[in-house]
Amino acid sequence: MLDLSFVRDNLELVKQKMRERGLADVLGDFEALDRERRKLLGEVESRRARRNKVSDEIASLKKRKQDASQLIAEMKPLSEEIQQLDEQAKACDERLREVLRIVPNVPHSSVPVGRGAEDNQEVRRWGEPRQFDFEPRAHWDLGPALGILDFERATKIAGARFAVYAQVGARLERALANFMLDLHTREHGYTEILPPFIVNSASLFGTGQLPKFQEDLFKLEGTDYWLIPTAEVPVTNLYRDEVLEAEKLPVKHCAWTACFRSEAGSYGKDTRGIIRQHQFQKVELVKFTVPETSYDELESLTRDAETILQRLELPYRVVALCTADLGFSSAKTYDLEVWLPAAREYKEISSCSNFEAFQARRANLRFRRSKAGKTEFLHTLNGSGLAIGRTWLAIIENYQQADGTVIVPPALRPYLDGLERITRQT
RNA sequence: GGAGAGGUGGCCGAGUGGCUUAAGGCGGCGGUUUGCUAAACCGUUGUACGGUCAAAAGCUGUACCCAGGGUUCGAAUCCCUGCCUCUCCGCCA
Repeated sequence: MLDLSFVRDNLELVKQKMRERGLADVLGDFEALDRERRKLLGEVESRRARRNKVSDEIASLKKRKQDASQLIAEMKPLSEEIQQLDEQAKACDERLREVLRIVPNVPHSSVPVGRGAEDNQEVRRWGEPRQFDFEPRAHWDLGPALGILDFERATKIAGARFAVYAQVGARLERALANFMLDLHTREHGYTEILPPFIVNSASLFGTGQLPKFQEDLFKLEGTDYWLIPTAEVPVTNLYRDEVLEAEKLPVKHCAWTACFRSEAGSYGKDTRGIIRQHQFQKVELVKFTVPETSYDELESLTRDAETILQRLELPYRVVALCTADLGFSSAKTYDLEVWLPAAREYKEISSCSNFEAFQARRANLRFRRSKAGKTEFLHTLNGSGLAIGRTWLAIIENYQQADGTVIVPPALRPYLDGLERITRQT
């Protein structure tokens, strides 16, 4: 959420930035609502001031056992007026807040201006896509052939966009989670969190999924509980309504969770394989920082995520999302895209974002520079480190051999009892 | 699921309709005393949204005692609804 007075004082800038996102009208009648709200506030507050004053007079008259009935009679219509004006002011305030709740973050000045995904800018590449002397197969062929991935039974027990991992396939998923968590906790200084996979709507509002993106989520019927679409939600909300001490920042957490997404509106997209599932696992990196370091922290968070791909020796590139492709809450985002040889393309495997104070304002995440100082909103960042299902399939595809077996990347072997090659499971 | 007890400032905790602009304490900040530290003593204390101002400071107004309604000239206080926490019982990995 943007700051009300920031929007008021920088209206043209905000409008321009929204146009760059491709959202010309998102501010609606902000100006008129803001003016109206301030007018009503003034009217209701001056009447309240009068009521408070006269109430004191009534009290002192009564204390002296004098008659206050005339003043009380005078106050009755004033109270009704206050109630009416207050209702108008509240309605106006609510409409203004509704506008603010659906206005996305202002893109950082370094974000490339663009009209769609084609305007995203490649920042760097790492690794050379392997040259195959045979036609590389997609994971949805290799996985079932190896007996480590089963779509048919997943469809039976749940439905489309689910998968069953079997035997060494299941173990590979678990190994990847441990490998990622160990790396980030031991070498990158993140402390591990295992949060609830179910959250309330206040948490989803805090990170920006609600109220606008309800249809992307699974809700538990008859409750205020939702399945998390990413660990970003519970972990960012850990310190909601708290004041952190500046010297403790940055706070860096990593968390492994399952993630659940309804994928409404993506029918027909990535329908084969495990690229786009209703349930997947992810290790998430989350940072809480002071405002002046958040862009440095975005660079290092992105590099922390890249390290996973480098250790697994998977070729990838880093892409800076343009204004049109930027997520709702984000001020700047780098996507990591891993090379998929069967499709011959780079595919998103991580998204690293700086939200500046956008989520902090929604979730009331504050810090204090000194014990006597004022509280300020901190900055939040997060990134996948990495999406485990997509890492799994990237390994299967990039390390496949002509005979259909898969070499295990050396960095992962300690997590699989030294296993060097995935062969057909029986 | 059943029974009960609660929710007050950064924290603890008083407060049964108007001398409460929320007592008192802790903590924080400033000061006095002190060779230093500690102690003692004195003062001070939150958030949000408005107004004033070129702006800041300052001044000023309103709101905030879990949330939302209601009663009343006036609500932390009385009434209703909801949420949350704790204790005990039941069920349960």
